[in-house]
Amino acid sequence: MKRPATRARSETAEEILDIAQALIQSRGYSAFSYQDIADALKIRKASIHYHFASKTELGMAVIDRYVGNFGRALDEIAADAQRSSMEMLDLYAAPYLEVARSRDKVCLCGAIAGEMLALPAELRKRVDRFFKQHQTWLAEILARGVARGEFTLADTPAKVARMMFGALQGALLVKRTTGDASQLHDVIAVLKAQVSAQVMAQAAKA
Amino acid sequence: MKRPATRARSETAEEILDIAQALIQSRGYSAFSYQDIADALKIRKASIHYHFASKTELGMAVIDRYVGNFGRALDEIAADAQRSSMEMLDLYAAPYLEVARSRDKVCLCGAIAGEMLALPAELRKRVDRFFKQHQTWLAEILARGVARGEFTLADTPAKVARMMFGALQGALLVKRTTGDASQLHDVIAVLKAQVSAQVMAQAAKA
DNA sequence: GTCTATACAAAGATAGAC
DNA sequence: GTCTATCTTTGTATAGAC
Repeated sequence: MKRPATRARSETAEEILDIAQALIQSRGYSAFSYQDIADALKIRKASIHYHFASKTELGMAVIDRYVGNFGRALDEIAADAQRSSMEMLDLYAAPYLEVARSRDKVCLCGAIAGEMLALPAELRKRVDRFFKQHQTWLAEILARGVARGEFTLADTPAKVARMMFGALQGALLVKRTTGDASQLHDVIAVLKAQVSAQVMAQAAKA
Repeated sequence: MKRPATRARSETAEEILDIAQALIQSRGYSAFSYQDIADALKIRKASIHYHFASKTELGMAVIDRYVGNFGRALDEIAADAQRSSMEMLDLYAAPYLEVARSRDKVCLCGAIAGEMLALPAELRKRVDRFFKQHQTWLAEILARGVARGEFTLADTPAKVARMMFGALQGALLVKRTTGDASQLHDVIAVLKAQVSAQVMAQAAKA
């Protein structure tokens, strides 16, 4: 599946999206305001309304861009048939490690999911799409790994994918509060070990 | 460890805590207001300030009660040495399933963790304590299971505990957005299968 | 303990000048 | 495209009557 890049936007609009995304990822959707963006960009609140008429509209644009970028990245990872399935999992986990590096961010969709009920329904649909997209992708990679003899799973690929995705999202959440970056590394290590055919065969013998 | 129950509070104060907790779990901390509570309780905003002078104070009281209740529950589960370690895990997972039943709640601390940066520092400390408490408890149960020959782990008990806790928190987050209750059931099933000595031994042979 | 009344700040949003 | 000015609503919080 080839997805088109979102159409060009003015530079200011793009900067607004950048700041809004960073704010949502670190403070949450309800807690960020046009004023925060105005301060960061050194313009007035009213100017932001020129680019994005309402906060909901801005929120949707942020998610759409985020989901689109991720979708393309996932396509790219899976495209190279030469790669081992474990390498694909590593590439998938990389952005989580990257987010975790910046002290207090979580996944954009994880942040929004946390206050879903207080939010416009349009946002919910987009986050839902993101979650399903990732879980489906992971299930496909896991199934591929099993078929190639790389992985041994304790349950169906779909269920293990659900567990893995939740574990990564949850790890970001916990990591932010405790401030301990090893949370992410540990979780990824365990997830990898648990699907690795070799490790499990050895563990079973012990 | 025996923990004392929190000291008695007026009935109204207790109702305020109930409503505040439900609101935080479903809408998030930033998005709930004294007005919401006043409406639900059919009193005026000002009356709530009599019981809890500030929103921060109310928030702390909600968390303290929540963490205290969980702490006592964990102690109780681990206290009965007759129980298998797998039973203990089942008992641990039960409240997550319960939360997931009510449509749109997540763990109170998960909800607060999602908007941590926008919140007073006192709240952060309490959520941090909650996360560490749970991960420590899980690690102890896992170690017990290994010692008794019930469990086979792919990594150290501490690391597997981190993964499990994150997976449960993340599952609640995802479940709320997708509205699909099987998310929780699937994740718990996989987590159990992955530590079960029997299942893994069989998987390794396949 | 609960009420009315009010203060004060911040939010999202719009109108219209430049 | 950005500004000033303004509107409206909502938020947390306090004072003081009952």
